[in-house]
Amino acid sequence: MLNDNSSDFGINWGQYGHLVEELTIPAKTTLLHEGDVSKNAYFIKKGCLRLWFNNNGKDVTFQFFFENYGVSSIESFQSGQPSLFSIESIEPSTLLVISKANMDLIIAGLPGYQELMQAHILQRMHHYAKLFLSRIKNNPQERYLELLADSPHIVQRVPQHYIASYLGITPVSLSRIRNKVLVDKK
Amino acid sequence: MLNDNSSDFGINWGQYGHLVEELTIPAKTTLLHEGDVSKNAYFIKKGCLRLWFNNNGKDVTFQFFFENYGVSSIESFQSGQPSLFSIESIEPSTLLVISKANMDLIIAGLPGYQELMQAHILQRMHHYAKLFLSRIKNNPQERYLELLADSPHIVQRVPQHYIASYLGITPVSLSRIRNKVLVDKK
DNA sequence: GCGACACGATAACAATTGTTAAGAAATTCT
DNA sequence: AGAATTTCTTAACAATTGTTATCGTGTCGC
Repeated sequence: MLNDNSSDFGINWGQYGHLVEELTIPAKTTLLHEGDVSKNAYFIKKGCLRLWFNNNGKDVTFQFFFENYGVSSIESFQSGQPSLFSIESIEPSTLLVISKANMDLIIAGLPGYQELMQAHILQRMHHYAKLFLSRIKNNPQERYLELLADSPHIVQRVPQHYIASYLGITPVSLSRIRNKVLVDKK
Repeated sequence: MLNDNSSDFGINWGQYGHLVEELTIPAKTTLLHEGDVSKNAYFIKKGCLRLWFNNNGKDVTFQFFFENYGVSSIESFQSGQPSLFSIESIEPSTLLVISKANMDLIIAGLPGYQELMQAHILQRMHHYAKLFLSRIKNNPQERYLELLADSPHIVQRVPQHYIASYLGITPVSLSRIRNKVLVDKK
């Protein structure tokens, strides 16, 4: 639970702080299983999460989230449909949790919340578009270098096999690319 | 120019029919050059168009349009920013053309037009999401078979090298895949 | 009809990436 | 600290895809 002055979600919770729970989890904890209906939205105080889906037995990671980001299967959360992906912690993490019911209360009473959700959705769409263009325009090595340039924190904090999955290649191939990039630099 | 009873854009033009021009073009005609600002929106009465962009000298086709579809670089058309892609005819085509100025007139006066534009944008976004997931989940052969199953008309009407570009492979590779699929069937 | 051009198949070779396996290095847990 | 687990690298080989080039067919415009 949070005190009334909390502004941890990027907004002032005011009288709604008591509707938000704090949750601490170890690494590799699944917050939402693919196929289940999302009942909570999360905000990362400390740690790191990933979104992934099962593709014929293969783990495909397609987005990472770090501190001060809101994370949810927004489509499932809002529509009650089964989620198309899982949400899992990469590091031990401290999260804020809001249930659907409490979220509805907040949306009804807190000005500016609707806009925050809109922005959240647009952000997700923009991410999809970028991923698609990156796959079309760049080969795996170029995608890796782009990630390194645009999001060095991801490469530093996230285990390599998740990165490989994100880039659409195997961990072995990523290791080779990293080695090649190193050699080329010398 | 159209008579007042035209409903060629999926709506009744009513008094606005005179704002729409008809245009007939041969194959391989560029309607909008990548980098230019889009001044017109098009509707296909007969024929077939493609959207493509230049990626380091390579022609990347990412969407096809046929009869009864509206086509535009909607972002450029609405914002006045340079278009990120070109629009080009594949077959000789007959189009309806609306200028930005006339479009604004229509939007101001015709109820339901705003919604039509919204739907147009959502359609484009949905297409992007599908393309991205297809690249992640399927290899080139699977993507080809999926296209064959979902959109056989595209495979039938569009020259193979555009399809190859759309699938993210070379024409040579597509030819091999087609041959392999044929052999496997026997 | 004829020449120019576009289109598609195929071959040979190169380059990239996947697969499998083994072992080293780092991290986590007790 | 020591064991167990995870993570990363490397190697050898297979499979896929790209590159380049050639050839045959068809189609379009004049």
